[in-house]
Amino acid sequence: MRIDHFDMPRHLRALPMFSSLSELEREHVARSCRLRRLSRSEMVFRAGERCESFHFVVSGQVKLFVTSATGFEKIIELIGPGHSFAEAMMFLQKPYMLNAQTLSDTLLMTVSKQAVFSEIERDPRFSMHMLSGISHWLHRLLLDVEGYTLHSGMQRLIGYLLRDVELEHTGDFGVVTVSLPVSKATIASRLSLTPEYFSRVLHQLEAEGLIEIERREIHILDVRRLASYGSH
Amino acid sequence: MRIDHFDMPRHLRALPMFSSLSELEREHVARSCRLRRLSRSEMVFRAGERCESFHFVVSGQVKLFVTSATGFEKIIELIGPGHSFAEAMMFLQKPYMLNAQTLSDTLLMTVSKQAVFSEIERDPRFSMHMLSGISHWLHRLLLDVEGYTLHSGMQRLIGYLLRDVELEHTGDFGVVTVSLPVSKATIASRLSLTPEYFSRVLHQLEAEGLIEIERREIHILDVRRLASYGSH
DNA sequence: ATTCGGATTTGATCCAAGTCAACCGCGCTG
DNA sequence: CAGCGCGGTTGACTTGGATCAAATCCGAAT
Repeated sequence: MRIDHFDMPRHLRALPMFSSLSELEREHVARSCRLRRLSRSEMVFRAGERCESFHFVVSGQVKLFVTSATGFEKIIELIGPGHSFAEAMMFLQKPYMLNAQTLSDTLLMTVSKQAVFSEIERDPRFSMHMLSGISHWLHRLLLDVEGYTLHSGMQRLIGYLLRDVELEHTGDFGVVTVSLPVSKATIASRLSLTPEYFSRVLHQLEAEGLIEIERREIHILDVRRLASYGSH
Repeated sequence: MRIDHFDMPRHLRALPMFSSLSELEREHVARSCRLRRLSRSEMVFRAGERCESFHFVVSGQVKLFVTSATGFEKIIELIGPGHSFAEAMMFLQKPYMLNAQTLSDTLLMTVSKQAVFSEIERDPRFSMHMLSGISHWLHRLLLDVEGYTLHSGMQRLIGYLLRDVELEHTGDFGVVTVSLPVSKATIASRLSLTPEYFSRVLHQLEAEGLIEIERREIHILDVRRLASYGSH
């Protein structure tokens, strides 16, 4: 446990948000942080609870999701190692409006609202990082809205497969492999598709010779052709 | 023109973002502001352009929208008097990813990125207001994603009609009137419905005796019943 | 008033995606 | 090694909402 505490400043440095701070300042912030070991399927927070901190995934996976009145669950975002979430919630004077739950055993760092606010008070560069971080969230959400309203299910799936693939790599003919970090049903919810439809669309791409499906590894056989396939 | 410049600090005070500043500070910020008179259908900015400022509607209406490859237009948000937009764009080191266009003659105040950044440098309270403002945008966008994925077109329309209606007012049996600030087709796009389907759904509500349609005035005959109608 | 053009409504038809239900395949465990 | 049980696939059918095509309506300009 002591060694965990010792490691916190190092983990903090991995976040752009805290990157501009000095070692000493990070040591200070680290004192307001808590490291949590969560096992699979534990709730990090629930909609309706008061927000007193934001979080940062050291290892593992967390899903952010909302539920409808009828119990249907929609995943807003999947958070993997090195990424933080719920920063914006600290600045809304409202309770959480979504749920966060681990998808696997997860090491989570929790930074208190208190520490963030006092860092804002003291360091404009920190404010800028925070503004930039939240703006990136806004950007992602805007892309999602665009996807849901302008693109078909097929296009959203292709977009997901290609999200990390640099178009530069298209030159070489090497097969790019994407490994899904979570179950297909989970990805489907993230993309707002039913698991059934997700499966159908994925296999349609395989039938077209664009990808190969091997458990959770998706081999993209022709990046360029896949990218253009969505636009008819 | 001179009188316009004189009024700028007064307009600035109307924004929560600048409310904590002193008169003198507002005078200073006002010097980095520009007042623009735009006529109907003028572009404020286009996707792809560099972002050098954010904007604030004094009077008129502005639509934020994205367009698909096939030219289809989806309205992300409608901005009315007293509201600002594109704050978050200043903190992304990316060009605009959406378009802004006036829907009527509009008086627009433009605040330079420069002024915002130097105010952040000097005043943590300003940073907090900025963070809060952007977080509210995030919140709104999250509600939209929720709407698009969890609610039907009917539910989204009802949600729109009731967005400003306090549930408290439900006690009295007075008719609440909502006046649409723009054309029905525009609202339809905002809600991600076709104009045709929007019309059908609206008239279905009228047939159920829940509302009355009179041009752009929608009279809500029974707020409570309308609110519950969406949930079957 | 009369005409024009945009905004809205209505009708008929189509389709992407959801629903319901059965089935498969595999890793795990008793 | 039989039997779960979960994740994934497949088939058959349904449906919310889109599309295409005509009417209307209605304010503004002649």
